Amino acid sequence: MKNLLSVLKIAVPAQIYLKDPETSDLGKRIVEHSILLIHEIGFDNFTFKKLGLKIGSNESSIYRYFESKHKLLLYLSSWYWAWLEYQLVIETFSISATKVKLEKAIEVVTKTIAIDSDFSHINEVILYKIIVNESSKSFLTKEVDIENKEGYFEIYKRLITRLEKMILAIKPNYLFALSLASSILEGGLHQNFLNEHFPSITNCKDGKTTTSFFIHLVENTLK
Amino acid sequence: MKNLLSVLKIAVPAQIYLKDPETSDLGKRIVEHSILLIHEIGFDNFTFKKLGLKIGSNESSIYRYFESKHKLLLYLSSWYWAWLEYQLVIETFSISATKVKLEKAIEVVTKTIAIDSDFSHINEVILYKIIVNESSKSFLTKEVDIENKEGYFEIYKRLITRLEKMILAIKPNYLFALSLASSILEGGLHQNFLNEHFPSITNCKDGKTTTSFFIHLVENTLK
DNA sequence: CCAAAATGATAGTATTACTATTATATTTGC
DNA sequence: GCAAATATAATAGTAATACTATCATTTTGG
Repeated sequence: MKNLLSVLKIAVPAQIYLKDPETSDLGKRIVEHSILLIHEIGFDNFTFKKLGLKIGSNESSIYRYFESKHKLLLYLSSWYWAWLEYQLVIETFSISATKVKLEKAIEVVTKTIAIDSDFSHINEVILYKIIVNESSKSFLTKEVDIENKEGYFEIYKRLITRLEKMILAIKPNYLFALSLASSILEGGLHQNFLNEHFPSITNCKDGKTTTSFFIHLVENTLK
Repeated sequence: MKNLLSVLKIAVPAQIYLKDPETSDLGKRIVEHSILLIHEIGFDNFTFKKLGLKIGSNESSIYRYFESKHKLLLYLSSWYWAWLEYQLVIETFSISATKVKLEKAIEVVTKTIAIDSDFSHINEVILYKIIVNESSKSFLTKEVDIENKEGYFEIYKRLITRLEKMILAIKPNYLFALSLASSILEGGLHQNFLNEHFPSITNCKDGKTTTSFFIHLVENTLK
């Protein structure tokens, strides 16, 4: 996996950025340290000025890569979904038994990311925490419909349709495959959010994982 | 229901406001029109200055009721959860069959609110839209743990434990009753959000309701 | 090595999210 | 019915935000 990613590049929709941050040292530092800084102070308190200070660069230079901090969040989200899609494909590709395949898929998309694959400047463990705590803000805006039309959420939607296909492979006449898929993905994030901030309203803790909750849920639903 | 609510008052944790908006005409207008304005321009673009303009009052007067617009969102969210809890209790109270009871509960918490009960200045149809589109922002903050300790989310958590009890009444040894309850509540909002903004990744549309998706899901899970 | 591209420095703007102060209404308690 | 208390309004002010614009300097690729 590590080897393969060293020749592949995570592709984020080009409309999201002004200049591809992967094409320069500064760009990579922007992305790398934005993840650390957002994790540290939260997206709402994060500014390009503070980031510039942190990386010894200038606010105006960061604006050459991203139009706004909102676009940067869209970038980080898309990057994560693309990375996750890659994990999903790799890990399930060779599995032919539909049930085992879906189980593996659920595991990939609902588990807490705890190991940084270390193939790039991006720390996936910290990025995952941002996804859990902040990513909803990328679509909870008044501009969501315009941005959706412009293709900013393509990877996310593709991920869900991949899950959908695996669900339908098990039960072709199930009427809610898309809803189940989106529930697994967002619900997985949400249970991990609850585990961190509202442990009194989740059971996904103390050895009982979010993954096992969803595997049980889906298995029974598709029976 | 209408009759009962005319003698009852929806109780929101007092820490959320500086002065109870229910105790004055201005307070009620603040709440009433904040709902309309947030719906109109979105929470991110909403300011007390704009609200003041809309209700012919002054920014500084609004600050006497709410410390910040974030607190106002917490107020609106709590109000909604309290209202929903009331609906839940009323509608399920007299049902003794555990399965029917839970089915009714799922219906109450996942259905799209389309009728304003009209017992107060609060328009529940519009408020529901705000809950779907904005309420996550009330807990997706760096201050969530502090605010949770201060009791700002009590009603929300109580709602979930009510659902949990109904789940356990059907299957006492089910290990994920809290997670299932929180998934129904948040998942219900999310499916309705998708229906509005990302219809390509949900099946909860065209006559197939969010409620029927969750009833089927839960029934199979607890079988 | 020169031109073009990238980055940095500085300044400026409208808006936001408030706080503080003072003035004016309105209510109420005696 | 009037003074005192309370509520509301008006105005001003502040630090920070989320940018844009301009110009200077550095880096780099042919």
